[in-house]
Amino acid sequence: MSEDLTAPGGAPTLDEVARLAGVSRATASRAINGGHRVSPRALTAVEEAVRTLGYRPNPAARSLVTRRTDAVALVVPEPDERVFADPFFGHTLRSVNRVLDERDLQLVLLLARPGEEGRLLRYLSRRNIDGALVVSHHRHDRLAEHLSGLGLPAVFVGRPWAAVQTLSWVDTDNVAGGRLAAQRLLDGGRRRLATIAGPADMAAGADRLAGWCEVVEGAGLSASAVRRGDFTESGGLAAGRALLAEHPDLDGLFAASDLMAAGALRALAEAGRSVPGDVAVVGYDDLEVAERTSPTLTTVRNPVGEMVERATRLLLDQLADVGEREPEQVVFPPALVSRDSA
Amino acid sequence: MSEDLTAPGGAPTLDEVARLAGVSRATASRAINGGHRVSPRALTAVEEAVRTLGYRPNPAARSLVTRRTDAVALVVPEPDERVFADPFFGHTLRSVNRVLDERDLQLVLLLARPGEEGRLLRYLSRRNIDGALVVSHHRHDRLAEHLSGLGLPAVFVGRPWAAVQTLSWVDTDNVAGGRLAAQRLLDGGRRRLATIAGPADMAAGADRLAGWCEVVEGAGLSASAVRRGDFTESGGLAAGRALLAEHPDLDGLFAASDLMAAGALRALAEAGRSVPGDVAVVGYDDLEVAERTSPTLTTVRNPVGEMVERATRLLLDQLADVGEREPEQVVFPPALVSRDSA
DNA sequence: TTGAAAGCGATACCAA
DNA sequence: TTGGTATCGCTTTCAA
Repeated sequence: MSEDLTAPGGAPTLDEVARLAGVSRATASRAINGGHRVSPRALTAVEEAVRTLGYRPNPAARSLVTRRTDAVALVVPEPDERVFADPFFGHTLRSVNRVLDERDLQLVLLLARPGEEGRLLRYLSRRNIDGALVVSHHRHDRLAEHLSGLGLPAVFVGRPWAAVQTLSWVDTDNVAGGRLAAQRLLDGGRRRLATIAGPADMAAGADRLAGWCEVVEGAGLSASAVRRGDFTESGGLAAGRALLAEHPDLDGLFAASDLMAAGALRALAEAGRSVPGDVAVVGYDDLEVAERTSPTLTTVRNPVGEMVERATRLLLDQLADVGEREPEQVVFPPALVSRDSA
Repeated sequence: MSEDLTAPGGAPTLDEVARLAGVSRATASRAINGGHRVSPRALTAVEEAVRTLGYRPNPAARSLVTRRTDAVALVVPEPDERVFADPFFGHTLRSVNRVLDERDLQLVLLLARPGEEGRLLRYLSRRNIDGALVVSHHRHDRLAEHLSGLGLPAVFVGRPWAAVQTLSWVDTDNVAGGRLAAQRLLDGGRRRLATIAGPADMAAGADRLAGWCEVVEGAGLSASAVRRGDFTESGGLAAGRALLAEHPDLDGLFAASDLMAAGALRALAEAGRSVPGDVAVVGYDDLEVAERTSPTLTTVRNPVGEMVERATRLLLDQLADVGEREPEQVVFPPALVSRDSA
């Protein structure tokens, strides 16, 4: 009776590969993981066996001994409509995925409903993943503190509020971006300025506003015309209406996201204001929407794709030499993109 | 010397829990997994030990023996801008997540670039996940065939092209939806009808068009004014322009998605047509965008949230009694939502 | 370069 | 109800 090399039921195991290749399990394992310290002869035999059997290592078994999972989490602390409707999120997803694909890592999506961070942290601490990428971080979610406490490799996209030195993060210089927007309006001769700022509990919201105020006040003008938006179009619409009601004479408007700027454009249109004739408008992000508004948006470019890709690579670096690595912070410069609205 | 109950380095293991609780590993395991066949006394002791140690089972070890991973994949065969920009996707993500959260399952996002389905299938076949949810399925991606071959529990959102009987899926009756749209325009007295259809290689695109043609031709009118769009706003804009050029006298337009309808509205505005005065417009989906266009969109409701939630529960049912379950197909009825555009 | 053997941390069978 | 033990499939010393 000839030995049956294929398991009756399940997927082929390393053992079967080894038997078919005529080597030991240890050698087969080495051959599969890089092929170091394996004779060419054995290597080919194993590769051949892997191919004919259609062998794939069992990830659980591997992970049990290596203590790696080859999975990375994308943590989104606030999974409401806003996040998914925002093109920012789509870009993020694509960029993360592009990098992970290169190394055959899997992307686990972790959405934490507000107030349920505990669940998220428990999950993270179980070490079900090798590392985490955090986006859309809010001031009070304590994620930064907890992650740095956990010792789990993590990279933030967008500067975290706390533990700024001990964490790795990637961001753009949002303060400089706010300055650029203000300067553009000033250069265009606008003097009655207003802004639709982002959420106060997000670094991007606070920083863009800070840069804006700095330049506006530096020019001897008032920076008191401020409304908060939530980065959505409808938020921008509402804020735009409110600002127009309070400051009917405004001639320059900065919205801290293109989506909000699009909403503001609608508010201006409703009110019969021409853009950029009556009011010049500057947005932020430079995502597709900026080219689709009418008029098209002059905006501050936020290099989302590059940022996220860089953040992901930073995370992979940390995973590669775990523990050894100092936290890194990378700041991308913003740039003004001129179109028709200002 | 007292015995050290906590491991020096890593996370606590079941062994330590058992020792602390004064029971065997087997009993501790039972206590943790449902607590059946465990005395109340032992149960409390184990629970107590788990708490003080902060014990979390090692998922890899567990998965090695149970042969479950407690993870399900969301498979998106086409991860380009379109998918992420589409609010449909955001709804899907949220709905899936809501259901998975209930059972502590994790969501693994699998994006297959066109032409790289092989990689995806290899991954799926490695059984790194317990089941798959497939959205945005295209005619030629062979996903349906392969999945049903793999024997991996899977549920499609949107009718698959092949293996319709042997797979589980959830869909709306898109043919009926197309009929509803056509009927609405006819009822409004429109006679020169055109449609912006969805991609021909997606079931939703084909079915909505089929229903449309059925009613339009049934009324003795021509259904030859058709342009294909890719479900995006810019696609709708282009298609709208083309249709207006070819059929300057059209008075009724059906777009197979709200996003395309929004694009078409822009094309109509450009051309100086009033809506619904000159041209009545009906969209499809009834996502937020339908309420944000001007005029607001009369549209066919596509219950994405319910569909996806149902699909996810179907998948969980399959996972619960694996193998035993017959494939199920669920079809939700569409409904016309009246607003201002038609 | 190779292979024997010792785990990794859980679950599940079976006898007690 | 309990605990001993085999087992899951792989990686990784350690000798040879």
